[in-house]
Amino acid sequence: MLRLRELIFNGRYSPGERMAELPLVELLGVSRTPLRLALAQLEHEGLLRGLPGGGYVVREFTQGDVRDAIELRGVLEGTAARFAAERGATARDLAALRATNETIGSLVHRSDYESFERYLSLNESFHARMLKMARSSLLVRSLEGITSLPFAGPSALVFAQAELPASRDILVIAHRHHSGLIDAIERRQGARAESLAREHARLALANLEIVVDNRDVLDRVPGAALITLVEEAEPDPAADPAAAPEPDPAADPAAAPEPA
Amino acid sequence: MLRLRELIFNGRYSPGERMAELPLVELLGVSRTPLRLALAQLEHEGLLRGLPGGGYVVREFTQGDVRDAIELRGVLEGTAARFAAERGATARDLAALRATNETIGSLVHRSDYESFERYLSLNESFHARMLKMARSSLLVRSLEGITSLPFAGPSALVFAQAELPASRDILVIAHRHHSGLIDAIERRQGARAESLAREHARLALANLEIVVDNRDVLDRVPGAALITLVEEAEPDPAADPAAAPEPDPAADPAAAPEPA
DNA sequence: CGCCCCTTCCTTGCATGCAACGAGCCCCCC
DNA sequence: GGGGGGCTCGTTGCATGCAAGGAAGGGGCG
Repeated sequence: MLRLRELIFNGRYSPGERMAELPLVELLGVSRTPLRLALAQLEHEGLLRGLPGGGYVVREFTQGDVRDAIELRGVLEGTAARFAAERGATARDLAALRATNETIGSLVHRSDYESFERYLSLNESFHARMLKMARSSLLVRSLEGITSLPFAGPSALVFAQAELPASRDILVIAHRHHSGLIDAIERRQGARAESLAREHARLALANLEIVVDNRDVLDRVPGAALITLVEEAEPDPAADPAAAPEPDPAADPAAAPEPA
Repeated sequence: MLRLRELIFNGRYSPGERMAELPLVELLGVSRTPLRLALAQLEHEGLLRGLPGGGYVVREFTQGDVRDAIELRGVLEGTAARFAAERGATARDLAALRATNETIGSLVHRSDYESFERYLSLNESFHARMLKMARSSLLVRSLEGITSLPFAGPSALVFAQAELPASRDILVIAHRHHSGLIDAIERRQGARAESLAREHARLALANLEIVVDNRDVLDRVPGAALITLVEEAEPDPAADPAAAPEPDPAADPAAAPEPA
């Protein structure tokens, strides 16, 4: 299961490639029954796509998908921040967030690798605690559905900075975002907390740009092999024939006469 | 698979009850292998919860969970509306939305059952088309993760009105929300579209109140058996000992010394 | 020479048998 | 009489055998 995910993340299988069972059986050393279970789970996570006739292929993600995933993470983390603000935070949680962020602040100007690893860990725990403070198990599930994608986690693209210290400013901005989030949650300013968290997630967009412009760095991002750099043809919304086919004519109100 | 979900929705199994495999095998007439697959899928959908030692139990939802699901649906549908506004809508899509909503408007004051069924269908297709207009497959997936819960769909609680015509005003308000959404999307007013969609989803909160106050109606809501009416004890955030246990001491910044 | 049909192999999905883990209970010992 | 240890049964997870569906290739017919 874990090994199978690693296999896909590392680009061992190319997008669109069929994931046949028998080769995986002899590659992973497990039987077909647990393998099928793992494949179904990875399909649910969105890494695989089920074929109509059975079987799975590795799903392909466009650069637009990555941007959407980042925006959606911002939306959901924004909701978490808003919930935390609206529902009230414990003094202990606020203190923990502050302590984490203070340590983060002491790390953003260091450039050794160990400090950066610590930064990643602390950043993860900051976001995890804020999510807990929302006190919504459904929100946790929703966010997991996004962050399970390899490039959508709160720290997935951050380590572009590790390779390119010139853009360390982003870490400074992220640190300030954290401070604003703590303040907004404490003052129960839900709207502010929400928009701050959204903007915070959008920092990953900057990292994405950095990463795609440096192919050597991109190759170190987990799951980068699943992303097609060539953007899919953005259809012109004004004259898009692909949007025309109506799969469900019965639901098309234009074809539905007024009820008797 | 479908039959298994029906079994849970209809309250054939109570929340917390263990879903043993062998009884289900002789009840559904299928073997254990596809049954296990179905159980895993239902766990992913959130209807079942996996036990640490193996096996599954029916998940229990509190009234707060239902409210969270409604709010989250509003958040995600709000994002869909915003995306549709920001990314531009085709004239065809806008016309389809208008046609659907016009028909809806002609139905809200009728009280026969057939009109209500038509209303439900049109409402679903309105929301479905708006979601398509967001042009984000990841958003579709996220929203599916919420609406797969039996009580969280856009029309799940609406039909409380079918039983209680006194509160048909909600349908009038929903119709106006739809009109505002179309207008906002056409004018590319993303923020307005988003907040309108959120408020639109919150109409379900009113339906929820109606439903819980009328137990006989509640029993007709799909999946109602999974909802515990007694609200879980809302812990006082200011003095909550349950939030204290730190599951991951290594990630606790308060215990982490400053890095060397 | 091209197209269609048939056959064959490959792949997936299902059913069943087996082993290992854990819970519950009974018996024995203290 | 109480507690602990061991035994037994029930349950889950895994491996393998079998059947059905589909795709591809080859052969035959038009």
